[in-house]
Amino acid sequence: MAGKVTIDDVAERAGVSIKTVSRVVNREPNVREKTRETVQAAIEALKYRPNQAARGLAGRRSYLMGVLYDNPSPSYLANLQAGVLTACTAASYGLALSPVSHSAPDMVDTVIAWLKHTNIDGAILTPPLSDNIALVTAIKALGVPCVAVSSPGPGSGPANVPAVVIDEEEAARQMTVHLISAGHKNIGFIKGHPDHYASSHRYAGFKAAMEEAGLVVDTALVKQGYFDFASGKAAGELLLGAANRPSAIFASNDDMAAGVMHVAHQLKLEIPGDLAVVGFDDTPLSRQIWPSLTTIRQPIRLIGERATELLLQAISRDTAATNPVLHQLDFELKARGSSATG
Amino acid sequence: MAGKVTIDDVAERAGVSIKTVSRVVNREPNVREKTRETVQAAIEALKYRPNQAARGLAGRRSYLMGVLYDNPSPSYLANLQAGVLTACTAASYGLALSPVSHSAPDMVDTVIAWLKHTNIDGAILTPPLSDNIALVTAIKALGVPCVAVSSPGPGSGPANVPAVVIDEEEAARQMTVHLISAGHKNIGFIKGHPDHYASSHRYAGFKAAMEEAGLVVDTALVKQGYFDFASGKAAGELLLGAANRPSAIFASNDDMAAGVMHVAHQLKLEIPGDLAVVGFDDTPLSRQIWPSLTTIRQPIRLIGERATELLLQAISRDTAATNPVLHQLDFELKARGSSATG
DNA sequence: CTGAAAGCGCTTACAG
DNA sequence: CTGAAAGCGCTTACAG
Repeated sequence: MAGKVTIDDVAERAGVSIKTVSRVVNREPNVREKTRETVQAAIEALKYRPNQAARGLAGRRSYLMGVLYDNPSPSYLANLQAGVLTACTAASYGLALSPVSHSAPDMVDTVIAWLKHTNIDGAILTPPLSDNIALVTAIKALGVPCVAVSSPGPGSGPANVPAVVIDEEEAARQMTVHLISAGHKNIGFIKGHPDHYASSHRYAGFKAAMEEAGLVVDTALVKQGYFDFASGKAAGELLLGAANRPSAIFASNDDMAAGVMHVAHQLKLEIPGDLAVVGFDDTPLSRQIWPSLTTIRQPIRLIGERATELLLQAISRDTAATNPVLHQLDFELKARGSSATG
Repeated sequence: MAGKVTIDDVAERAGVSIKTVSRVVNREPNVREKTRETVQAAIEALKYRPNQAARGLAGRRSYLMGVLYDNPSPSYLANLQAGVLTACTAASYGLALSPVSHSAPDMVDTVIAWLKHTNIDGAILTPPLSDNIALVTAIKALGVPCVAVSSPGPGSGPANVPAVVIDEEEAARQMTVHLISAGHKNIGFIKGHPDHYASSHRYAGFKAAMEEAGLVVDTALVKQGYFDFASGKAAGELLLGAANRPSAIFASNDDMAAGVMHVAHQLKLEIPGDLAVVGFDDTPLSRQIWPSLTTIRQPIRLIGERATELLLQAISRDTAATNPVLHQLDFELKARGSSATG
């Protein structure tokens, strides 16, 4: 049933050895241009597709890219995955998914065992796994190339890996400026999960904008959240029940912003009239909630694609140690109803 | 770096041939209990894990389960995938994802080519792909076992495959009864995408409940939607702008219900006071929107797990033709604020 | 109930 | 620039 065209068929038709076909398929050097064309023609005529199992067995690798994640939002996962899949498919690579419980006591061992057993060629780490020094260090020690899709923490220890990200701090700064420009001075802030470096970057951006505008950050209006709806709601209750009620709240992601809006609705506060709310991530929710939420769009899909391409390069160069470069992509501030001015 | 323990190591330690180890690993019959135990002990002591590439090459299969989808909601995909992954991992199977554009002219050929090339052992079809007769027929002709995760259409043609589902019609019936019990008589309905069989089942359930209650279905209050936010919004505008404005609207999924709520908010209609709104799917959105949305919860994750197990059984029995049985799982009506009575 | 042989379709390491 | 040989780690098909 399955495609039965093998490398031998191609070799025979092209009048060369299978080794030459292999060279052409793998884009190896040292093949005469004329020969390459003949082989390529045979491949196309026969619709040859190399058998991944045979490649993997002989080549001692899996032709698999691994994506490690810990309970991300569904849309984050779906978008990232779509980008990774695009790049993998283009390179005849497969995708292996690995849900990881970040807080499990033997998490690092479990991941390493999985990496060994599946023989993954490269790993993409999502937050907060990418922010876990012990994990990243162990993966690097294993010799598996990896890329983070989140902003790195301070310093540059052994856990530094290349990262594909947006400038989280700058994005948060611009969002805060957006609120300040609309006349808000008393702005509440809900921090993200402390295990994510992104949380501190976003908070830093908020503080920077406030200071630039000569406004004081009232720490009573800064609450700790955990990137989920419930924590946003809890923080919203604290902020909106306070004596010094803010006129705007910047939640570090959309789910928490939705929690704040929930509370505001319960308190019969008009959004944005009585309270402006902004988030971060541009999840589908942000467009469907009422009023629609002002937020920051990250090109998650593109991030997944780029991260995969970096890994593919590292693999082909056989450079287990990819350079810990920061690849920054553009973000976009989406101004919507929840912070409308006028 | 990677695990280097091979079947030969296990055979040597257990004092048997590699064939016997193979039998134990694959749970084949004809192994003395005592022998099986010895081998099992050696496997555990050595932490042996069979090499998938070698298995696949020698066995002429991929040990891969395929999931085909066409732009589903992120949470649907994430949940289904989580369930499939659970079952796959337990069986030492991998998961291969295939995004398919349902409306592409050469869609069937593309899917078949992918199935051949990847040598997928079994396929899980999500709607609306599972509702596409040409596609299902072609996959069956290829000899690849497949399972649908959506309710089948009427009749039982050649395109019938086993399905793991909830009783969509009954769920919609109960939801309608829920509205009727709250005193609603003038109920609007927004149909789902016509390419999904689920749409007609949900509509049928709505009509059945209305008839049982002796209420007439005003076809002017039945609008065509496409399962997305925008179409829900458009339908909402039509329904709420009509002379005979309904007091409740049943949208065939949550995204469309969110669209209706958006319109209601714009028109300053109170929910549920002026208008009750209910949806279907229990997406994260339904819990985070204001007011929270009454909806039907489908156990998507469990559906994915069951579907995979069915496929695994079909594969091990070497029964390409799984029986077209309907496996029904329980749904749950989640009554929330958007239809609160009192 | 158990095993020896052949081979799956490639890549590696080497030779020329 | 090209190829012949060996072997990756399993399963198949067969023999006993």
